Amino acid sequence: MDKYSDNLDQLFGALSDSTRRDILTRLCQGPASVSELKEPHAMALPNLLKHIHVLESSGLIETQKQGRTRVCVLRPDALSATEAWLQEQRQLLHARFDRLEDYIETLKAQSNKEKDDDSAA
Amino acid sequence: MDKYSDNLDQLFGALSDSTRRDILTRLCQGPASVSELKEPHAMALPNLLKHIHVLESSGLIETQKQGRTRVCVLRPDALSATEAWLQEQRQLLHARFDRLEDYIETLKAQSNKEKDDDSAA
DNA sequence: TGAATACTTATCCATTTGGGTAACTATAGG
DNA sequence: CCTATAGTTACCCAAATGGATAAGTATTCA
Repeated sequence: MDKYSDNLDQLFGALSDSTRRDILTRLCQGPASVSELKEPHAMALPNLLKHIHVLESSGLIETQKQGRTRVCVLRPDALSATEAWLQEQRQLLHARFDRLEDYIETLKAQSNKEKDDDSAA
Repeated sequence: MDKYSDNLDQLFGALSDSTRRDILTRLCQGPASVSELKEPHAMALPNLLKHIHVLESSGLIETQKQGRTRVCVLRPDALSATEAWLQEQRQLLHARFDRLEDYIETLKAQSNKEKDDDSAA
C-alpha cells in the first residue's frame, strides 16, 4: 500500500498510548532504567515492561542489560519514519491546492477570453 | 500526562492502520464517497465504513450525507496535533543535546583551568 | 411503482491490547 | 552465604480491534 507500511502500523500503534508517549518523552532527557521509567506510573512493573517491549519492537527505543538493570535509550532516528509519512501527506495536499489554483487560473483565462469574444462580436 | 493526551491516543490509533492511512492519502486528492474509498480495498463495505467512523471520531476527516451517498473530506488541520507532538519531542531532544554541549564546554574549561593551575605551581 | 444503488445496522468471531497477580531468575551488597 | 533488588515469565481477564455475513433503510432511476 504505502512505502513504509511494514512498520508504520507498529510505529503509530506504539505512539497511540499515553504511557508509551510519556516513556518516550522521558527518554528525550537521556537513558533510564526500567524502574526509573516505571516510577511516575501507577501500573505494575510487568505491565510497564510490556510497554517497553512494544516500544522496542517498533524500533522507537533500544534497551540493554547492565548487571541486573536494563537501560533504555531513545533511538536517534526514532520518529523519522512517522515524520516522513506526515511530510508526504502534507506534500500531497499542497500538490492538490496547486492544481486547484491552476484550475482557477484556467477558468479566469477562459472567462476573459469569452469577454473578448463578446466584445469582438 | 501530556498537553494533547485527550485525543492523541485516538489520532495515533487512527494512523496505526494501513487501510486508514490509505484512505487519508486518497482524501488528500479531494473528497470521495464511501464506495470510492472502498474501491481499492478487498474488504467488505461495512468494515471499511468502520474505518471511516474511526477516522471521523478521531477528527481526521469529516463526512456528510448527500442524497444516498456519504461524502468524506480531509479536515484541513487534521494532522496538526500529531505534528505538534512530534515537534515537541524534537525540541526536547535538541534541548538535551544543547545541555550536553554546555556540559562538554564546562569540562573543557575545567581541564584548561587545571592545566593553568599546574603550570602556575 | 419496482428495482437497483449506496450505505447502514446488527451480529458474530478470532486476535490483540492493556490491565492485573503470582512466582521465578539473576545480580549486588552485607 | 543470605537477602534485598531489578527484572522477567507465566498466567488471567475484560474490553477493543479488524475482519466476516445477513438483513435493513433510504434514494435514485426507469
